[in-house]
Formats: sequence, C-alpha cells, structure tokens
Amino acid sequence: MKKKIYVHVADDHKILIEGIIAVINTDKDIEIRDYSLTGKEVVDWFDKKGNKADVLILDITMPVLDGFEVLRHFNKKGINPKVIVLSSYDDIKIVQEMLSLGCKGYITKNNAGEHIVDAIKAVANGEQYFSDDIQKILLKRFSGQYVPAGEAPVKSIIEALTDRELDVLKLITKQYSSPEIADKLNLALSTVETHRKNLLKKLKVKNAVGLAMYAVKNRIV
Amino acid sequence: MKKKIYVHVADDHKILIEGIIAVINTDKDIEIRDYSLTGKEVVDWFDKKGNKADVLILDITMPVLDGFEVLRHFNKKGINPKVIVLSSYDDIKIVQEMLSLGCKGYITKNNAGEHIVDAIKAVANGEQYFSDDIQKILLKRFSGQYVPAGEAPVKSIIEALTDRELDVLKLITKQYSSPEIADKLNLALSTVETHRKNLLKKLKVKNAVGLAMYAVKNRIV
DNA sequence: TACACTCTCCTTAGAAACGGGTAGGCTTCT
DNA sequence: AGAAGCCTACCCGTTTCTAAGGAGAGTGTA
Repeated sequence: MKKKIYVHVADDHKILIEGIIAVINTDKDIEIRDYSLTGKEVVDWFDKKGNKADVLILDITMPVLDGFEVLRHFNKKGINPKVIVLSSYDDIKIVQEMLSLGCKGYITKNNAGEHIVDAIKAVANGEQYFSDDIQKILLKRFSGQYVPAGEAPVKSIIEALTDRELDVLKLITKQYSSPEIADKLNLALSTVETHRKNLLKKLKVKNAVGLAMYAVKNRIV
Repeated sequence: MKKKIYVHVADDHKILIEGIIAVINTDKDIEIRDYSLTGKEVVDWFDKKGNKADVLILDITMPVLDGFEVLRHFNKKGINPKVIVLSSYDDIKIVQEMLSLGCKGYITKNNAGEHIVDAIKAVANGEQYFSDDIQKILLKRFSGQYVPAGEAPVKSIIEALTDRELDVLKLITKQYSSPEIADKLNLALSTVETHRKNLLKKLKVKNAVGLAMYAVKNRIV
C-alpha cells in the first residue's frame, strides 16, 4: 500500500480552499492536513510540534505575512516542506523570486483544477512542477538553456529586489515621502534616495507611481 | 415541491468556481446552470436564447469585460438577473458602484462559504443580502440613515470625480508627468496641476502614489 | 437672476523627486 | 585574496510636485 501524501493548504480566501479540497479529495493518495488563512497561521502551524505535511500549497497574497515572507521564515528556521505556489500572478519576477526561495512548483489559479493533483504528486516525488503558462514564461526567459529537473540552478535574469529596497518600496506605497521613510528606517535621506533610484532602474519605471503600480501588480503590498 | 433556484457563476479562477459549486451542491434547492470564466462569456450566455438563471454570482475582476461592464451591459439590454457580487474588495466605493448598477447582494471572498447559500436564497426571494463585513462598512457610511430594503436611493457620499479629473488620474497612473499630461490633453501645465490638487483633496491622499493606489483599488485603471 | 459647478489659467514659493556619479564598510563566495 | 553584492552616504544639478491663493468663462439649475 502506497503511503499517503499529506498536504497543507494556505490561502486567504476560504472558498478557494474549499475548492481545492473538493478537487484534491477525489484522489485517494492525498490527504489534506488542515489549512491556514494567513501567512502567520502557516508558520505557526509548521512550528507546532506534531504538525507535519509533505506538501504545502501556498498562496502569495495573504494578510499578516505574505507567501514570500512565509518562505523566508522557513528558510531561516530550516523547515522545508515541498512548496507549490498557487497564485494569480504569472510575472516572471514573482516566479523567480519564489524559486529562489525554494518552492518546488508553481501553478496559476486559472487552471489549478486540472493541475493541482498532478503537481502535488510530482512535487511529493521530488520533481518540480509548473503549469503550462508558467512553463511558457520560464522557457521564454531561459530559451536555449537546459534546466535539469533536480536542483535547477536558476540564475536570476531580472534583478531581484534587496530587502532594503523592499522596505523602501513598501513605505512608498504607503504614501510616505523620502524624508519620512528615512526617519522611519533610521537612514540618511541620501540613502533612501539611493534605494529609490535603484528601484526605478531595476523595475524600469519612470517614477514613484510606477513603483506603486509594480508593487500592487506583483502583490508586494 | 419547491421550485429550484437556478444559478450561474462567473469568475476567472476556475478553482474558485469549483469551490462554489462544491459548497452550493450541498443544498438541494439550488442548481448550478453553467459557469463563465470571463465577462464576455457571461453576457453571451445570457444573450443566448433558452439560457436563463435566477441568480448570477459575479466576480468583479475578470478578463475581457469586468463585473462593472457586465452589469452596465445588462442594464442597457434590459436583462435583469438577480446579481450577487462576489469580490475580494470591500471598498465602499466599489460596493456603492455595484449597488447603483443594480446588484442585489455583495459578499466578500473571505467568508463566502458561510454566506453564499443564504445569499442566494435571500436574493432569489427578492431580498438584499450583504455579508457581515460589507454590512459594517455600509453602516459606517450611512449611520443614522434608514435604508429601505427595496430601492435604496444611494447618494454618493464621497465626492465624485469630474471627467477631466478622471482623464488626469488615468494618465498619472500611466506614469506621465504633469507637463506630459498637459501636452497630451492640450492644457496648460497650471490646469493639470489644479486637477491634481483637487484630486488629492477629494480622495484624501498625500501624493501621486496615493492617487495611483486609489485608482487601482477602485478599478479606475 | 442668482447660485453652483466645472474647466480653464495664473502667481508665488518651497518641498520632493529624479539622474548621474562616487565611495567606504560589510558580508559571502570562490 | 579577490570579486561580487548589499547597505550606507554623499556630491551635483534639474525637474516635478505640492501648497494656497485668485480669477474669468461657460453651463446648468433653482
């Protein structure tokens, strides 16, 4: 008899969780082990003794802690469930960031129904799994480069944002001015302006509005 | 024997539709009549002879046509299914806009599972239905004012934006500077800056970033 | 007619943002 | 021991944005 795959689901929309459970329950090899509605619940659940799951289905947009921060927490703590990101976003930057944070799969909500069971089985088996649309955008970027199934050494093509840049970006979206941000982060004004400049260049936008729109589009805020 | 309530569901995330169907199917009085993944599919479905539904569960964020435009289309064509908006957004402006477009219910995705069956039955019965969180924000705005169940004459509490202000706002979100906007709209720079000033005041935000965030949140862009 | 509102444009002024460059101190990896 | 990347901070100068006023032309309405 095959061993069951234990799965934990995290998404801030309960109705979506119910949908996932409904789909997954059609498969007898997989068992749902609880769910979480916020990022904080996820880390708390995994921190708790006795709670274990083979696979974590993780949404990015969640209150308290988002998906990125959940993975960062796991990396720090040395916890490493196999993570499948389930997101509405097919932005290459997001996918890369999640990959660099150690996720093993990435599927979009558009066609999650058809993919999710396969994804769980593949990832539980040590493979990677990406839904069709994600594969496409990954291939577009890495065209010509063979990506092995195991530990793909994903070199970031688009520069990822640094922690400090993210700090500044988040405060910008909250309508703080540079002097205010400098004050909040205990930095010199000139430093904040350096981060701003680097953000503009990295994200190829014109001004603070572009930064805000990027942040919203990519669910950084 | 009670007559069944026929329901059509529209959301761009299929997994969410599956969740809704799973929840609704627990009730024997309700029957799902097909679903749509885009706004266009919704209007096409209702335009097609023979297709009828008592209640339409409608997401706002959808490709091709969004929820707003779907309702506008229905109003023009004189089609009037009872509409329950199912959204992640609990912004008062969104709710008001949807109400003024004739929706009969509004529930957020956070707690759709507990509410959706009740909402369908209430709305099918000619009543209005709002989930707890929506009720709260409605009450906050209309505190002290009695809102009759039938045709609530919703007076806009927040000042509406003028056409010109909207023009400017849209260009701001596209990262144009004031001189550029003035050029595009054939206005004096000072005029554009006046509109900006008024936007800041009306929307109670600090700067251009606040304007952009407002525009995104309220689906103006 | 008088009032309200929108749209247009102006002045004056200061604050903030943008663009370019440079650079020391710090970890981390090779 | 380099090299690379990040964080920090500064220089310069220019452009854009924000603040707080006033004001005339046009429209529509009570």
